[in-house]
Amino acid sequence: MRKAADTRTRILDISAELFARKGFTGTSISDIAGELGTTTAALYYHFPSKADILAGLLAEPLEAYGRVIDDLGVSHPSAESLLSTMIDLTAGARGLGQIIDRDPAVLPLIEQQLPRTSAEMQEAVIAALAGPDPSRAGLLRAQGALAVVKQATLVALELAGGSLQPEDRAEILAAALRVMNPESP
Amino acid sequence: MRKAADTRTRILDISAELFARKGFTGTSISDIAGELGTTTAALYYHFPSKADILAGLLAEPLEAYGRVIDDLGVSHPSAESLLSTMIDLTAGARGLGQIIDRDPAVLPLIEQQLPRTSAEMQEAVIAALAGPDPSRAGLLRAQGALAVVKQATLVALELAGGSLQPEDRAEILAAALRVMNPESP
DNA sequence: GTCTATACCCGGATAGAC
DNA sequence: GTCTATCCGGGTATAGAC
Repeated sequence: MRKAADTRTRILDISAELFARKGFTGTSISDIAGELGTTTAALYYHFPSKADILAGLLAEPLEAYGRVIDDLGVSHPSAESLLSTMIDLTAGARGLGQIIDRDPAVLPLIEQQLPRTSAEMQEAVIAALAGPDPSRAGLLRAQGALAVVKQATLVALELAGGSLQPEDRAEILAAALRVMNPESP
Repeated sequence: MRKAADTRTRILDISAELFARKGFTGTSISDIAGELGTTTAALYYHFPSKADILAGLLAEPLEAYGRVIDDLGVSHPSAESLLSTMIDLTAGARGLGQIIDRDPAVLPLIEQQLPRTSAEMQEAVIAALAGPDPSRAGLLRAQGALAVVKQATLVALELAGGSLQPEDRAEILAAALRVMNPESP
C-alpha cells in the first residue's frame, strides 16, 4: 500500500536521475510521470510545479553549501580543508550540482526562494581559495582546482556506482591541491 | 546596404553570444531576432531552423576537434602537447564548447549530421591522456586535467575580454600538467 | 530581405469525476 | 491519489504580401 510520502520520495528519486541525465529543461513532466507509472496530473497532487520538484531536490544540498559559505568568513579554512569540503558537497548532491551549473534557465526558477544564488556561493569559494587581492594566475588556479573537484568527483561517483571511495577522494584532493600550488610540494 | 552574407554573420555572432550566456534551449528565436532588430520570420530567410544556426556555429570548431582526434592514433602526442592543443580548441570555440557539454538536449539535434559525437571525442582525449590500461587514479587525473583546461580557459577569456593571453595560457597548461603528474615537477 | 499573420505543437498546469 | 479531459502560453516554423 503506497503512501503519499512514499510517492513523493519516488518522484524525487526519479527526477534526480532524469534531471542529472537529461537536464532540467530537457526533462518533461510526462517523462517523470512515465517513469513513475502514472499520469502527469497525478504528479501535481504531490508537487505544485516542476520547479518545486527541483527545489525539493536542491534544498538540502544548498543549505549545506550555504553553511560552508557562512563559515568562510569565520574560520578562514585552508585550501586543503575547503577543497575537501567541496568534494563532499559535490558528492552529497548526487550530480545535482550539474543542473545548477549547467542549465542557465534553471537559476531564475529557484533563485527567488533562496537566500543566495549559487553563483554568489561559487564566487565566495573562489575568493576564499584565491585569497585577498588575487593575481590573474591565482584566480585561474582557484577556478581550476574547483573544476577538478567537481568533474573528478562526478566521474568517481560513476566509476564506483554512486558512492565516493576514500582512495578516489584522496586522489581528487591531491590533484586539486597540485593545481593550487605552483611550487612542488 | 546590408547583404545576406553580412546578416548571416551577424546572426551567427549574436547567437554565439546568447547561446553561450543563456544556453541553447534557453535562447528563443525571437531573442535572436530581437537582438538582430528584425522579426523571427526574417531569420528563416537565412537559416532553415534554429538547429541549423547551432550547426553553423559548431561546424568549424568540431572539425578542428575531429582533426585532433584523428591525429591521436598517429602521432601519440605527449600530455603537454595534447592539453596545449585542447586549450587552443577551447579558446577557439568562443565558449561554444559549453553548449555541447552542458545542454544534453542539444546533442540529438546536431549529432546526426556529424561524423562523431562530442562524447566520443572527449572519450578519446581522456583515453589518450590516461594511457593504456589506466588505473582509476589515472582516469581521474585525466578527467581533472581536462576540466582545468576547459574551465580555466573560459575564465581567462572572460578576464581578458575575449582573447587568451599568453601568460594565462602558460598558467593553465602548467596547472593541468600538475594534475596529471603526481610527482613534483 | 523583411514584414504581418497565423498554423502547429508541446509542455506546464488546472478542473472535476471517481 | 489517480484518472480523463482540457486549457493556456510560448516557441518553432510557414504562407504570402510588399
